[in-house]
Amino acid sequence: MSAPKLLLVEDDSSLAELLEYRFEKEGYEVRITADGEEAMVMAAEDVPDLVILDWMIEGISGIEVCRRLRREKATAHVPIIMLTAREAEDDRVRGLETGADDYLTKPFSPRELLARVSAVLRRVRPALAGESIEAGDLRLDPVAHRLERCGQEVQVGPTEYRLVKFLMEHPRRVFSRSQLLDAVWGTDSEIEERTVDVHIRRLRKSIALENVRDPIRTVRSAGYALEPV
Amino acid sequence: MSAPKLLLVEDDSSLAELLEYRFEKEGYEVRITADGEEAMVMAAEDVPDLVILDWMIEGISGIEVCRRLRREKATAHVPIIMLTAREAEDDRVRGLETGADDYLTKPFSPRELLARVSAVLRRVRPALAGESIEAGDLRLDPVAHRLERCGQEVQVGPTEYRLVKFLMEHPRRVFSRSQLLDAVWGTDSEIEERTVDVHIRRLRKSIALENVRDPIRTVRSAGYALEPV
DNA sequence: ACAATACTGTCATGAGAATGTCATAAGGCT
DNA sequence: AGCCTTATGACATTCTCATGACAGTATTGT
Repeated sequence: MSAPKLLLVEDDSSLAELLEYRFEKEGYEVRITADGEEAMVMAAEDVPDLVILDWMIEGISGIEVCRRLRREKATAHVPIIMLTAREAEDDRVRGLETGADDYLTKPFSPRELLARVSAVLRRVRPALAGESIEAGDLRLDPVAHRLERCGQEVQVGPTEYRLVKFLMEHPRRVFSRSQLLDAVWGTDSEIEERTVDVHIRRLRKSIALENVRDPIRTVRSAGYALEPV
Repeated sequence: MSAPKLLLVEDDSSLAELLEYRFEKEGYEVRITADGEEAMVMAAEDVPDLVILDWMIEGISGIEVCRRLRREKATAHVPIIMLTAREAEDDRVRGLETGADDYLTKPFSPRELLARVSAVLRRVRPALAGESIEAGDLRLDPVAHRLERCGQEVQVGPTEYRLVKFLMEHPRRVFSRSQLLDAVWGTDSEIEERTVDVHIRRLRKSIALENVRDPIRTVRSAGYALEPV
């Protein structure tokens, strides 16, 4: 199971290094920047699984980064944990209202941050924490690399596996073909958008059962979504 | 739009009443109990959208309630926010590790709790947290790409979808056909203005229901507007 | 190392849905 | 009434998606 990707936006370099060390030890993949603008670029290039964002950073402010991340379609749903030196409740509330998912006041212990990161990830992407995910009558066990439909194991190819995993992690949401290419094939893939159709079909075929309706919804001129029953 | 259902487990009755008042004012549906066992029963009877759980309550402890909620299939994925008087980091970490989604230390302001509740719900049930657009008995969920009338899903084509979305984003305002062409078809479209009429008709037909009046108002020699009921 | 097998990406084709336009009917307004 | 605007049904065209085939590439097992 691929390591959860964190993006740490923090301009206190000693803190950043400490956190990098701790998180990498826990099996996370960490990228660091001290600059807000650069953070946006990095997030766009390779969408992280979670962003840890210092309120006070160089360039654009943390809260502005938060807002912009929310505005971009690709990063709109990436969870964000804000860090701040301020105690003021107003700031906390404002951070949450801007779209942060959680909030930690400095000084904090790395252990608490780790716990919060893992709590947020568990909620948002259970598969990253090794938990199996369910969507309707589908169940995916990331550790065993197995997919079940109605309790029965189903064989799918590697690409179909990644595809169904991604869709199951975001049930009901419609993804365009290019979003799916980014998420499943990687940001720099130069693959025909139509190829997505083919893999969707292969996936449908693999998980098809008699008298059970197809859980994959085609949204004309928009993309595909997984609809748990 | 169904109100998000909260279950508040808190044995300080004055705090409970205060929170009930604030949450109901915000449009939540709140149920309250001071007892852990009873909380389990209430949660099983009618699964809430979110649980606010005091660490120190009568009967079984908060953390035990948390664990049991996680164990029951029906409530395993209901987000939980824990409240506690303790400052100790150990407790915070333990709470998160037990499966709480968030954690607040007393004393806290109701406003911050509101913000956190809404942050958690936003992630879990986007349609509940204002990510969907509502206009009268119409509701549009842009993430799932769905349109509902009176709670019932309605099928519309891509153009009608964009059209109704635009109208719902600006309720009551009258738009000329050329404004609608710009907004829905794009600035450089070279399409007959009369075509708008046809799509308005198709939209009306799609969202029509027995005994419910048409929410689209024709403004003679001016254009169309959406009139929420 | 080699062969058998599985997987991938692309394309051509056909079915079906959505779109834009028009002709005509219906409805308002002066 | 007479003029003007909108509603409606039909229709040809254009788009979009589903599907099967295929050649090239990985992967697997021996």
